[in-house]
Amino acid sequence: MAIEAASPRRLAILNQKLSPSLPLVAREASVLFDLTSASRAVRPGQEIVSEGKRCNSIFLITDGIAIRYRILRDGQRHILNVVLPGDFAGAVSCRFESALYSIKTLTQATMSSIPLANLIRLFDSHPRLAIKLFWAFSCESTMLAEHLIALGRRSALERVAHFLLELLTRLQDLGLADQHSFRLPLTQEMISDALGLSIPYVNRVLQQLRQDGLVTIKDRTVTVENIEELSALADFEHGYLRPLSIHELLGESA
Amino acid sequence: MAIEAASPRRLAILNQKLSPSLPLVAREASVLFDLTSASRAVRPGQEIVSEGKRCNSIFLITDGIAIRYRILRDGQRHILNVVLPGDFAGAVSCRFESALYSIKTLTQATMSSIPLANLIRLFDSHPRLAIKLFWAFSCESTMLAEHLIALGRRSALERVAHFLLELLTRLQDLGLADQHSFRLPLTQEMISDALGLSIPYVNRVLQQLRQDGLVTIKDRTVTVENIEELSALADFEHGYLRPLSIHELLGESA
DNA sequence: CGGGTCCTTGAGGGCAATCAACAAGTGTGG
DNA sequence: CCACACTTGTTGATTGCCCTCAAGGACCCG
Repeated sequence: MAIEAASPRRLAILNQKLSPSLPLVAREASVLFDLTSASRAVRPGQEIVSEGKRCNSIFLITDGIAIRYRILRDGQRHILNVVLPGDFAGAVSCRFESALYSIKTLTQATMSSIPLANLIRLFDSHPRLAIKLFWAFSCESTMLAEHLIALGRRSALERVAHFLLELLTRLQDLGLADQHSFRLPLTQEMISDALGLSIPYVNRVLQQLRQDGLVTIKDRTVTVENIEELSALADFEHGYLRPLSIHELLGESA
Repeated sequence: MAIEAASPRRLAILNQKLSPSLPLVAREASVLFDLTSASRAVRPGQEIVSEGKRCNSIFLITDGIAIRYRILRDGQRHILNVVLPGDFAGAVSCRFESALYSIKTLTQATMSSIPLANLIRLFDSHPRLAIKLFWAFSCESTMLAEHLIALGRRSALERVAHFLLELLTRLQDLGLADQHSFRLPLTQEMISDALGLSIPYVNRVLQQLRQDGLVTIKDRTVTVENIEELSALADFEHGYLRPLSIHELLGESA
């Protein structure tokens, strides 16, 4: 299968992801695609990276949704984050003897793998592009930190509200959600595994959010009826999802 | 104050930090130091980065301990991580309009600031060094992820055990702890703020760990009496703190 | 000695887990 | 077409982990 060097679809996703901070030059995008082996389609529910196995590549997801998680010794699952189109998955896993976490698709997905060696070579050949990737990774770190604060210091109600608002905002930034709603195969079990809650309690929290006219989930579609009020409830600020562009960053010193 | 380009102390710390994955060539180290403004001493309890304020530099801590945290609207504090010598602090904060988190020293500390513009320039001038920094940052991301799992799915007892073991291991890797103990101004309030627990409960958990002959904290010194048993209790694997070296990573493909 | 920080202890309560069913929807094969 | 298994959602009763509130003790330092 030939590499579709810079198909409109894939370029669009990448730019939507990176552009808030750093618009890709067209040539850079094609360089990035040259790094990848051919993209492949993946069925829903398939494991891309498996905890405990060696992993030599990172994966660029251009379409579809995945989760990154760990199964604990007692069988419990903890979901670290939701992987959306434009995200690089497995960057951390490939640094270790064996992958620390597993990654699994939730939907039909398209992804290309970037061998680690190619990624490293990129730093030599295209340093400006490397900066952009560097920044994209650090954004994931911020989301983990916010997630951490939610689990450490917020109630179940606040956590669920925060989680849904973060998903809504991220999907909106990708052009994959409209003003108030998004469509995802989001089970209550997933929410509970991401937020450290039990399934029955997530169910009750969602009922309360529905009763209060804040959120409804129906047919795999999450609708945030009242973003203002829900954000206030969750203490949600979308700032952490919107880093400055490189020009703004250097504006004062360059 | 002149820049002490590559004093033995600072070079040693940096190498100890980066070397597990990527030993610094001597010239690279001096390049890194050239990026920094003069190092300065900081008193205990001083805020290096303040949430809500603009931040144009990242900080390399060469001596001393700090914490990165957020104060929530209700006054609660959540500690995201403990910053040890060799860590780069504030890398995430400087990407945003205003810093998302605060960083404060716990002890007397020495740190140099690296203006963001210099860091970015580094990608052009010394790509190999940029890779090493990139890797160092991704390691922090892993620690956040493990922290997240602990808060999401583990009991108070397991969390405290895990937290102390992580600190012990990190300090050992820096040569700042001996086989079973380390010295830190670690209050029970800090532990509670890092793990999402209340102070009284942390107190009770520590008592139980002491009664079980696993951990004692006395005079700011934490002693892990039985590492094996404590690790089993916490389900602690130090693997996530020990990434592969670049040679091991490329061994199969280069 | 007074004030501050930190540690400790007790009583009581609430948030969320656990356990156990059952309902509802979905896909499969007989 | 229906029986069946399976997943997902829902509800109730009970339990418990951990919080909150409150007070007191230990220690350090000005």
